[in-house]
Amino acid sequence: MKRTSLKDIAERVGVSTALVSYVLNNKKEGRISKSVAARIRETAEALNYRTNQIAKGLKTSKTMTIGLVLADISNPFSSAVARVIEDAANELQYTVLFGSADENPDRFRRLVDIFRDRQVDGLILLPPNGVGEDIRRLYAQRVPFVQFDRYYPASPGNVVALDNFAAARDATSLLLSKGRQRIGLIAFESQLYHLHQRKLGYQQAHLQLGLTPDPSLIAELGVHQLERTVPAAIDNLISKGVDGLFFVSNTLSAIALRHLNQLPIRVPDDLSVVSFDENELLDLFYAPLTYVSQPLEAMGQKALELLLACMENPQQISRIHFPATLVKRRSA
Amino acid sequence: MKRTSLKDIAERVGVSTALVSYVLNNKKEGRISKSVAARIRETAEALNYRTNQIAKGLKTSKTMTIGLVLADISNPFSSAVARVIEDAANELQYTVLFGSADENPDRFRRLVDIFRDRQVDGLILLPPNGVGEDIRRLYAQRVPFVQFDRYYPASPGNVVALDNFAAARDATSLLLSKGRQRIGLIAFESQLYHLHQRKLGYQQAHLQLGLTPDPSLIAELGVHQLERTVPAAIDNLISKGVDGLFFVSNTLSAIALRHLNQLPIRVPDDLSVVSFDENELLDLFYAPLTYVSQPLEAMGQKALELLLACMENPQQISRIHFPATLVKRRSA
DNA sequence: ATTACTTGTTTAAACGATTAAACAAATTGA
DNA sequence: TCAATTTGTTTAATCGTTTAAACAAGTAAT
Repeated sequence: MKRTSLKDIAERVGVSTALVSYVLNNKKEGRISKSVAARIRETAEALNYRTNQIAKGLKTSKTMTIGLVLADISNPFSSAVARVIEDAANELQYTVLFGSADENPDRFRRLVDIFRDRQVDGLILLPPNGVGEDIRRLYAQRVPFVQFDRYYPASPGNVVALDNFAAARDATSLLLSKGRQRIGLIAFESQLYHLHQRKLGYQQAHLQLGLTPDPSLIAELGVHQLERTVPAAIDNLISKGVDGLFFVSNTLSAIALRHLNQLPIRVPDDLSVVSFDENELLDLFYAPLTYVSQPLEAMGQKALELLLACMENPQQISRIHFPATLVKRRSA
Repeated sequence: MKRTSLKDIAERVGVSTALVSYVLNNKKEGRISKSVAARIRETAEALNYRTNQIAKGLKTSKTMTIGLVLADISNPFSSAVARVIEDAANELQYTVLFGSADENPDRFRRLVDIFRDRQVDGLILLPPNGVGEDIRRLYAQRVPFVQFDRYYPASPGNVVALDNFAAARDATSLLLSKGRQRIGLIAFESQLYHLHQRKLGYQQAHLQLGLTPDPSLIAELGVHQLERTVPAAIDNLISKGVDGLFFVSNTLSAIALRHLNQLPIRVPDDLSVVSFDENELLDLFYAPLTYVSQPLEAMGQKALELLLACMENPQQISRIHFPATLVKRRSA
């Protein structure tokens, strides 16, 4: 069954499509006769008219669609992001196209292209490693976009992210304040700026107490085979006598908890633990984990806000950093 | 910067847009002169041409987009579904529009309308309670769609789902085969067919051993305030002397595990436990949970396959039920 | 040499909307 | 009464593609 178009309504009522369009969009407010307007609205209702957004988009070059490129949808953090972005977008009558780059630069580029081919009005990006040049190009081409959670500081463009440095510093400080002396850091060898900031925060926490962080207590893992490398790193750090551990992501802590669960070592008595980001898992661990929490809803709304501003005026860009909250529970 | 259009290329090369379109779509294979075709391709490349899918979609009424309405994106099961659908769709050059109905029929209807306004080529739906009539209407209107995971058996249309009856029956049978006599069922009071099937499967497992399931061991909870009602239901069942528990969803078991974790009762010695669907949580519990696993990738691919078939020919519909796998671990 | 294909390309309508500009009729003002 | 204005509506171009049909020029066949 073909959908009804403006033309169908126009024919039925005996007017031009222009008039129908004006009525249905509440344009030319004062000038249209009440009676015709009413008849148009009635038949639109009767024929169950809904505007064809594709046609409208072609004419107006506004598709009311935004593209969301997630880093890796299998990470629960991604679905949390998806949810807040979708909510914020719907609020503003936008629909979200989405895809997951799976931390792969080629997939990232492909998704961005696909979304642009579909004329999205803007993009929200969680870019993987190695796409700094692409971000720069997007900016040069005046494509409205916002980097979310992670970003390339050397490339221009809007950013909504956590203050990762402060968050990591505070998390580490908490461990230090509990009298922990040798704090292991489980991090990624990734070049991503936000992850780097977390390492720096960890170091800063030591420095500001006049301590020198021991580099041998920092494990930097590749993204692959974490199931194997995380437990190994933990064992190694424990053999070096750590009394605290800080995980820079929920992926790491999820695997870590499974391992710690089987170890004779006791949390928090023998070992204090702090993690980044939420995860149901953290609750179930025998010592509910202390973690760094991100104000995601606020961040999502802000991202949409910046995106809309940037659609209006591509020059105007900002970088917003939100403060994290340290949720203190039993593990530290 | 305006994107380059067919017209730009046509002007540059000095031919009509029609010819450019033919070349770029590899139509009229034999008839176009090699040299012109080459020049067109070169300039397309040089000008970085990418086809405007909105315009193409308007003309061809194929947008190469499918709409995915999730039940509730905050459930990890939803993100797993999102992932497999996105993968299957990308494989076939489709892009996925998505939204979460949050188990709310109005939101569901709104999302379906929005997607249809955007002329999606088809829909994949995880419908909430109370939209059977809407499903029926979609079918009557020849909108291509596939119900995924959950469905309305009384409404016509494609279905890709688990064989929930058999899965629940087998899970319960496992508990019975371990000598458990009083098996509690933690379920939803939902009218959703797939959840109902799980209850029936639980009963069937008893019946086929000549046992009569005790109705007082079945807890049917409302979807809200599970954080409160699940622990209460567990306490109640334990007071009734259950020695086995079957949770019909991962949401239930996640909350349950947190509670069981604090109880003096030991799993599996005092209580055997089986859950539906995967969840990292299930691994971390001191007795890794035995659970019902769905072949999601295969299901996602099948869903896309049915959807495409149904776009070709809206009459042709099928209902496919996949068998579950019971992953046996320590909890039962 | 005329007809009949082939080959290579263009014309023009269409998809379903939007919107500036034109138009006709009714109303107002002087 | 006639010009000026207001009111209500239509015309027609446009967005960027696709595609059937028309066309012109060249080649082959009779």
